[in-house]
Amino acid sequence: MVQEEIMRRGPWTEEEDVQLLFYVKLFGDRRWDFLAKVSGLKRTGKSCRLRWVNYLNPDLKHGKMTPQEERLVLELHSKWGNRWSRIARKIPGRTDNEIKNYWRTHMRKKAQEQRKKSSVSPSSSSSSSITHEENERNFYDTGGLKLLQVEGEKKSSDQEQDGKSMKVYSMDEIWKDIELLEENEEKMNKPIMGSILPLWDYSLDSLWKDFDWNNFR
DNA sequence: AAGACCTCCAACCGCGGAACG
DNA sequence: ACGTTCCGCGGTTGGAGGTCT
Repeated sequence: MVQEEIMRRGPWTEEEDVQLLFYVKLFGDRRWDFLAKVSGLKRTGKSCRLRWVNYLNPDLKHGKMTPQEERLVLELHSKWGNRWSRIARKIPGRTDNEIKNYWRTHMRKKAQEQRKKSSVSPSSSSSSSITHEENERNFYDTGGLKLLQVEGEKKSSDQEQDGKSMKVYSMDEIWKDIELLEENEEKMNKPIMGSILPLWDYSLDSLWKDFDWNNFR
C-alpha cells in the first residue's frame, strides 16, 4: 500500500515524542491506530503504543534494576517462564521489554559461567545428551532455569499455571547465585543501588517539564 | 590508535486472542 | 457465526556505545 511506504520507522525523535505525549494525554493510551492518525505522526499505531509503553509512560522507572527487582525477576521467571508481561505487572515501573532484555543479557552471562564450571567438572552431566549450546539456550530461553532441573523431575510443556507453578529451581540456589553476583559486583567497585541514569532522567524530565499541557486545553 | 568483538536496549515483526459490527 | 480491526505478547534484530586486543 502507498500509505505503508511513507510510514516512519526506527528511532523516535524528541519532536515525535512530544507529539505523541500530547495526543496520549488528550485521547488516552488506547486506540493506537486512531492516535497515530490524528497525531499526524507517520508512525503505525503499533509503533506509537510501543514507544509509549516502553519509554514515554511517566510511570516507568528507568535505570539499573535493584537487587530486589532482580530477585523478583528470577523468582517469577522460575515460576512462569518467559511470560514477560506477566512478570512485568508484578514489578512496578518495569516493562516486559526491559525485563526480557535484562533476562537475556544477565542470564546469558550466568549460563556461560555455568558452562565454564561444568566443563571444569564434567562429572555431573555425564548422563546428559544435551550439548553446551542447548544448555545455554534452555537456561535463558523458554524454559527459564530448566538447565538446573534435576533429572527425573516432572516436566511440563507449559509452566503457565497461575499459583500452582512448577518448581524448577530452588529459591536457595537463586539467592546463593544472587549473593555471589553481588559480591562480585562489590569487589569490582560497582555500586548496585541508586544508580539511576541521570542522562535519561534529564531528557525525559525536561520533556515533561517543557511541555506545558495547559497551553493545549 | 584502530579495528574487532561484545553488551545492551530500543524498536520491529509475526502471531494469537479479544472486541466489535 | 463470521470477518475485520485492534491490542498485547514473545521473539528477534540492528545499531550505538563500551571494552578488548
